[in-house]
Amino acid sequence: MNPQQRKSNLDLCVLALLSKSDMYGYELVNRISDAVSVSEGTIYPLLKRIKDEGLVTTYLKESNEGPPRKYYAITDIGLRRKDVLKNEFVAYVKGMNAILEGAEIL
Amino acid sequence: MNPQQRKSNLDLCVLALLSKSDMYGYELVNRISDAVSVSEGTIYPLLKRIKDEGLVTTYLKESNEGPPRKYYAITDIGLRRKDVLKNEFVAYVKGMNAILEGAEIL
DNA sequence: TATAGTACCTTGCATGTCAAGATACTATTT
DNA sequence: AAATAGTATCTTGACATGCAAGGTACTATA
Repeated sequence: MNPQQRKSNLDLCVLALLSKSDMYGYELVNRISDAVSVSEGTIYPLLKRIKDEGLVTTYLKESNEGPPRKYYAITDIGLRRKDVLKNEFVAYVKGMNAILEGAEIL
Repeated sequence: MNPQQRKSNLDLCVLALLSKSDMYGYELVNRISDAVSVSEGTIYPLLKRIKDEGLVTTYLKESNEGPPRKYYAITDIGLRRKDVLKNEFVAYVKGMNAILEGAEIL
């Protein structure tokens, strides 16, 4: 996996979660970091970037537990990108498996 | 996956291949890049690093098709590291799957 | 009033990866 | 004989990523 692939995986995480429902940044950080450790300093710039790319839109919503939340909603472009990234991720894992099994079986 | 994780994946590729048989650098580059694109500028420094860490040893062998080849052989420490990295990789993929499936099922 | 939790974001640092180039040997073509 | 292409090693410079840490600000609790 090149650094691009790693970045793509995080993009994929965010887009996959947003394809289920709108979420705000802090929520995305917590959801993703449960599964594949990641920090705020990574996700917030990522969110800004994919918004600039048109993969998501945003809207503000007040909260009674703290400051207003910035919700992210996935766009059609974002949905298509999600599918592409998912295919790339699957291909990457297959490639890794080929090497891991090849090392044991061959 | 953090940058460390990505690095770990390449370490895992190299160690997994070397656990099957000794190989030289150029050969490793070609074998790995068939599955998960990577370049010489990445692998050669990686090989130097894991040698410094004691995960592999090296020996030179002449070739009748070009310059001498530097072969890499995995050590016991390298074999143990390979198992650790493999477990981490499996955990990472499971985490990604949880997010991908969660996004569809929940 | 002070601490802790929620929620946003930016900055600086360390690291990883690649493209490109340098070196050098062998084989093939011109 | 000279030039090209393939094999094989390694280094350098530029760029991107991701994190830790810090900054801001709101709410609730002690």
